[in-house]
Amino acid sequence: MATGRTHRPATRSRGIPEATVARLPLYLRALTALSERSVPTVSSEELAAAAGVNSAKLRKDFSYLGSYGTRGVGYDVEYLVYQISRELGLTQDWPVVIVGIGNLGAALANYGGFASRGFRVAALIDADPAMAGKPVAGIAVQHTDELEKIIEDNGVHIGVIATPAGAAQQVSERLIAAGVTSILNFAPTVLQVPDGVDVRKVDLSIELQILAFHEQRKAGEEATAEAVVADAVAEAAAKDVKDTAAEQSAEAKRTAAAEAAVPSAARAEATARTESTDRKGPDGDVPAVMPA
Amino acid sequence: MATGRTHRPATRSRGIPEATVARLPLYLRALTALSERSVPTVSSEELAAAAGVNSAKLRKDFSYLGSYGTRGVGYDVEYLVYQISRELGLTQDWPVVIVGIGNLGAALANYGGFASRGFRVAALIDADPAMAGKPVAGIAVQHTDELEKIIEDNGVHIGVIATPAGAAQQVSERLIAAGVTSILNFAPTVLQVPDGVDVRKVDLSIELQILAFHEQRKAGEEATAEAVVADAVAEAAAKDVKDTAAEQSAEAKRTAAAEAAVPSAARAEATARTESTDRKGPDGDVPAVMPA
DNA sequence: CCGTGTGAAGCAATTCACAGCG
DNA sequence: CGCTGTGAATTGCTTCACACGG
Repeated sequence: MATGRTHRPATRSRGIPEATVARLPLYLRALTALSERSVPTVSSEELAAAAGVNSAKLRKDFSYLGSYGTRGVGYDVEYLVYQISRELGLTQDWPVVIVGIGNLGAALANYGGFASRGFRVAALIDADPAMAGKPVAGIAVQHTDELEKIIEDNGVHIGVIATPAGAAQQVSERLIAAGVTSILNFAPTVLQVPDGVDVRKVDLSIELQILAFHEQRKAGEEATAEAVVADAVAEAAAKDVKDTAAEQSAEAKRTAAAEAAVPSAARAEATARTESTDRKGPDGDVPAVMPA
Repeated sequence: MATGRTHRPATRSRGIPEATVARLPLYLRALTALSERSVPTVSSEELAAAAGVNSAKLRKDFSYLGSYGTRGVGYDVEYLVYQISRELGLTQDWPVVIVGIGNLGAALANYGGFASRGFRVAALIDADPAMAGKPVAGIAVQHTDELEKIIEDNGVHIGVIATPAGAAQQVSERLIAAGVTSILNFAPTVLQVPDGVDVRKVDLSIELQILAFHEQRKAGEEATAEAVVADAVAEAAAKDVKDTAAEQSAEAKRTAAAEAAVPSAARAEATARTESTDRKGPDGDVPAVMPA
């Protein structure tokens, strides 16, 4: 999942839990699909199945919004669509800017899911002068120099950052200074922002890493004796390295660990892996995009 | 954040909390940056700041992996990089396939962050015959017909779905049947998968909707009297509609709510919004991509 | 009688605060 | 003395189970 940042601690009485807020768009999507099929009502059970959650959770979530269902019947689809849209603030128009029009930025600009939810791409911004004026998704790309003016003229409060990691912090500062208070960050960096500014981040490689973790577990369950042994050796070697940490240079240590950890046949591959991890370019994992 | 699906309930003793797993890649990124700057050690305080979390949480997280720090000193950067990489399973090579080579799929194929973390794009797959053979990010796109063969020949366990929503479920079934057990889903649909298969989803428009929710709250705080009144009216109108729900058609109801909700000046805009929400195309929010 | 709405119980994650070790 | 590692306290989320109302 993309990850988020906690907001203020539920300002007052009508505080909807963050976890619930994160699921509302899911319900909305399921409801919209039902609405298109002209389904008049749904039970919590049905809707929950469509949204991929369990029904108790769904009912609890809706209870924070109010009593919008009918006992013995279920929920009125159209009515719920309206209520959730309103709660999410989708009954108004949100102009957004996308900064960094590389592969990813362009994909985002072309993404139909924004427009259909009340998000209007007000401008595309890139630091590359060669990009300026080029149309992407039917909108002419503008140069970073115009950033402040664009934000202010369009009353933009939400910005999307799809620049390389190195540019992201600076871009966020300019966005915020110009009036943006919510940022969706695709650059693989932690943004430092003042209080009152919300940042949500989406990091593609983080999601894959989490999957790899679970995948590894699965593999471990049907582990061959060999693999188990290899792992035990690695563990032991690792401990060893740690124990002597004080006397060795960091570099030597890591190498020693990698070498000791992987016996015979597996060695070549594991070593290669370790090296390529090290070789990663500076701030290298950029989702795409423009030269800062 | 992108959202995930819970896994099995911590199979045995060494169960690392899911929340911790989700942060490990973050720590790894911060540590890699330090490593590149040849920083030998970090304190939990420093590393936490770099990763954007608080230090108590970080220490607790690391405590699940083992005692890898040195009291009074901090953590050895290289050593921790190695331990976390190993825990995440990044010391091995993970071939992945990307299905759906539209704007988003192409952006993912070009994304440098995968390769640098041990993920190797083994194949790009698209249903459009016209795409077959075309090189994207230096790899020739293959046709969906080849899907099973590709998965099996390359021993792929992780698949990325970047198709339109309508194609996603079917693609996931084929991937799973061929041996994939972890899926990163960019299509705006809930995938139905058997036990033992992990799905993580990234939905761009969901992230924006969550931001919009908070953004709306911020606006509400500096609310003008007018806005507050308008909202109260909307609330009352909504209740009213609900009360008479039984006698009205769903469609009439929603319209009534929208009309009653928004007095005078604000009306035009709000009505427009409601309409456009309704007008959304069927399965319309596709991140990009190939015709199924 | 069926499905919502919700207190209460159960879990999981976060934060606190400090003992213990280098 | 400083910083890690961790029990204990706390907060927040999920799940259970059933009373209540249409």
